[in-house]
Amino acid sequence: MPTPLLTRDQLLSRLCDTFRHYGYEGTSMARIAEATGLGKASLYHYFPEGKQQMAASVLNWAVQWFEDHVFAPLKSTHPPRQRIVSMLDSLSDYYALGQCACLPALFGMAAERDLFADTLHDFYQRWLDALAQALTDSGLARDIAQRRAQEALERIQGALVLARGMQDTRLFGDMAQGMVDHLLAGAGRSTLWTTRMPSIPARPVITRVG
Amino acid sequence: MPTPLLTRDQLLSRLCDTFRHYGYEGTSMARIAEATGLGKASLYHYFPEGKQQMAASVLNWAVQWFEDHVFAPLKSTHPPRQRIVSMLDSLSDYYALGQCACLPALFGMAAERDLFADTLHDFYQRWLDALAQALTDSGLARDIAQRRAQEALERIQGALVLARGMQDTRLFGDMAQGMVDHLLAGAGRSTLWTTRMPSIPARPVITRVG
DNA sequence: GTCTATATAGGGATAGAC
DNA sequence: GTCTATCCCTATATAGAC
Repeated sequence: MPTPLLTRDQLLSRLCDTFRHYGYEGTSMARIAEATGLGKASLYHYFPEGKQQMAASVLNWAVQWFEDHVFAPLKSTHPPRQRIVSMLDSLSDYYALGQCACLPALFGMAAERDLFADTLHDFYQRWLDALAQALTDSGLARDIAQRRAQEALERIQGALVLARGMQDTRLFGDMAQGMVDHLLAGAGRSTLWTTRMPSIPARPVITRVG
Repeated sequence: MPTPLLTRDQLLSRLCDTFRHYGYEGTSMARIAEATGLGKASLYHYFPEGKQQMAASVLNWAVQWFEDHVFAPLKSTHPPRQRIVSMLDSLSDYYALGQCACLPALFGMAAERDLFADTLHDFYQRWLDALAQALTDSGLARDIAQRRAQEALERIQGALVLARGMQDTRLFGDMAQGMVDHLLAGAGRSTLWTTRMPSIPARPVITRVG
């Protein structure tokens, strides 16, 4: 029994890169074999159910990454501003400042998107909930927090679409730039977070900062 | 010579539906044949260069639709508020309130996206320019107008991504709901628009035929 | 302008040796 | 666990009759 050429994490990482570059339908077994350096038959050893299973595994792997690097920080007990900065830092890494696609967004647009529907729904919902949590903890009213969380996700996903369409890498950074202040506008001063509870409601302001 | 079964517009319309549903890679000649009721050979009569030419034609056709129903209203001499409402109405139609994908966004994510790069860049740039024009005409400073136009496009495209991912048709409408007031916040009262001329004349635009 | 039939390549997936 | 060789199907595209 020859020794494995790749660890499971290495394998998933290369699979992820390939799917993010070519999309679900655009990723062929030949491209995966090339990207991993494995023969097709070896890939079926790891994923007996083939391409669908590879995509599902890669999506779960990516979702777990978000859970660890985006959602968990948002739900931590650090000051809300710091949590949101942490989210944006992680996103800048994951998307390489807009150069790389969002795997969930890509799979949500695929012809075979039904395969991923449940996973994607939960993914976005957990993201929204985690961000809204950070915002309510900052002192914003719950409905304001939810609306702003929704807007933020829209702008993040939209910036990725536009960055691709316009082939402009500055676009994602520009979006992230003003995001923190916009999200926290009107909230209690976040530097006081660690010294008081988030019970103080903020003025319900809908200001969107340019 | 048998009579054509479809006009060119009917053909393009059905091609467009198919590409928007399955994406570029997910759309096969078999699916197109089924959607149009034509045999594959007939399709090659209209598009000798095959699937790539069909996609390019459909994209140009869609871009022209935006030119007529979105960009032109934004650049008209009506009051700015009315122009933006007109844009959002047209978008709600085109995206069926979020149920249908944006063809340019879809093609921008495709594995073969290089085929469409120039067209897509121009498309988004003209959209941004047209919206920023309406906003400067409302009395907003040019840099504010450009930033808000950018944000609006991000939210529109992002709402489409999220609507798909969460399978929630309310999402697009909610986004469009507060868009007008948000875009025009702090602008001169738009009801005065018809009594004065725009301070900056619209620039000539390179139109692309469908 | 449409069709049936077909050519050729590439898709996903498998068998079986090592 | 990896490989080579191969299976079958679908993909795009074409030929030629009507």
